[in-house]
Amino acid sequence: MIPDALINKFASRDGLTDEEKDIIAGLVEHVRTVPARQDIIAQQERVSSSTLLLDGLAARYKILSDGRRQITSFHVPGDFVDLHGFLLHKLDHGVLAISECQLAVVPHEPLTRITETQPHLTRLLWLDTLIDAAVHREWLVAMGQMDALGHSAHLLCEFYVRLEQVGRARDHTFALPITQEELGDALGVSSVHVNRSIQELRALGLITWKGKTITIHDWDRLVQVGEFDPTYLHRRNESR
Amino acid sequence: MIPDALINKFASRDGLTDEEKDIIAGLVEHVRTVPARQDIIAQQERVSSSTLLLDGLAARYKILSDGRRQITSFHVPGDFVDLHGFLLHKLDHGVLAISECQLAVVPHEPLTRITETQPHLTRLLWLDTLIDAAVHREWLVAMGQMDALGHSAHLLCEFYVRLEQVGRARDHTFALPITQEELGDALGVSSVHVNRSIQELRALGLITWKGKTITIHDWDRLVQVGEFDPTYLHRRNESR
DNA sequence: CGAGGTCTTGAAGACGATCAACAAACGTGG
DNA sequence: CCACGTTTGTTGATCGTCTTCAAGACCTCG
Repeated sequence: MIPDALINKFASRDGLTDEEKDIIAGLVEHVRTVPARQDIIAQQERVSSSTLLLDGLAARYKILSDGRRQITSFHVPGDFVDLHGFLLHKLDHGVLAISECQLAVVPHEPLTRITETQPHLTRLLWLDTLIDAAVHREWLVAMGQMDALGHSAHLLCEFYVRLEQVGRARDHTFALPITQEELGDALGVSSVHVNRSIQELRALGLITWKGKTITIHDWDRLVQVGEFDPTYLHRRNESR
Repeated sequence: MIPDALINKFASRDGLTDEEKDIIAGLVEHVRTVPARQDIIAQQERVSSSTLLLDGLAARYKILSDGRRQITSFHVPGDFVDLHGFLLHKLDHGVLAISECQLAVVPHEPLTRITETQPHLTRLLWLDTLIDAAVHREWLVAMGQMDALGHSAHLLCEFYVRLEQVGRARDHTFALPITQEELGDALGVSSVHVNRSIQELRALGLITWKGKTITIHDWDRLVQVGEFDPTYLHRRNESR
């Protein structure tokens, strides 16, 4: 099981030697499948391996005492859903399979070995978690300063760019197997209000969303409504 | 100039050898002072050194096209305000001195050298950025699911724990040289509404806030109002 | 084809924004 | 050390976005 999406993503941020590619491919201990709507990792769980998403859509979430849920990030193929667990040891959140997920299990021992012997690869793994944090910051901005319409537009732009980066989107069309309820938990608004925002995006002629398929009809205006600037995804290829 | 707060913070998360402490102390190239309300790093700036806060209060922020500002994190002495710049190269935000700040400049070359020769220290630096991201996630939860009262309470709890960790708070009292305007930009609400939330915390007898000094009178209830669980700050000492 | 989940719509109400005016605190220069 | 101007904090009133509750339509999958 070769984690292509991850290798390509890393290679797009910096060069990767064949040896490094082999090392990454060799990290995968085994593959497991988690059905939709089921926990990949439970909240507060101690972890001794990290999880690479090979296929499907996953989300990190946190539940408050009154049952309210906040989704703090989404993950697409090629993303580690819990690489931070390598050093934190205990996650401060749960991880959920939004659709059925194929997951590669990467034990922490070989990751430690990489930090001992592969400084460049270490920096690329570190970088991956830094981009994760950059996405969190962008969500904070959207959550704090934008209304539901803009925030929705922003999230759709982000989904498109990230999915396109790993070959899961093209021609401004992609599959997003998510409910409006889940979207609301990510945007911090009720599902009813998500519904109204999506309708408005439709009415403005910016998107169609039928079943699990989204098509963006007017990328420029969607970017404008969502004030989307992809700089925070740090896609530039640079020596790291 | 020995960056005590950083060394102590790292040591509290895992053991540090004397050699490692020396290496950290040796990272500081020079110290600079930035007056209150001035940029430490401008938005979109390319960076070739990272900045360690020795004294003062700093914040990361992002400005939207219409001038609205979102503060995405606060930094207390012992925090790197932009360690992520080491691998990202270009920050996706600006950094502001809230009060006058003493800053240690840490060039990126010695950091690269650490990643080549000091795997354990590398992991501790990485860990620092991971905790940063954990704080972002917690803010997302507070922003998305709590009202202004709870969110304010949460932030005050976080400030207390983080300041206490570096010896800048004790007996439930600490200095917070910040305006309600700035607080509003962090909480994602207007300064008027921050004012009303603070007043309510006062009326509930949970805090006093006079000038720049905050005293928490009822820690347990403040924790409850803010649903504050410090797990996300990962203060446990563990082998990393 | 039926059942449960998801989407959609309407109506009432809460939380927070905005605008505006004034009070208090701060700092700067005289 | 005081006077004065500016920034910050406080309060009230009105308005808008989003929530909640509820009911019905649609759709997907066994």
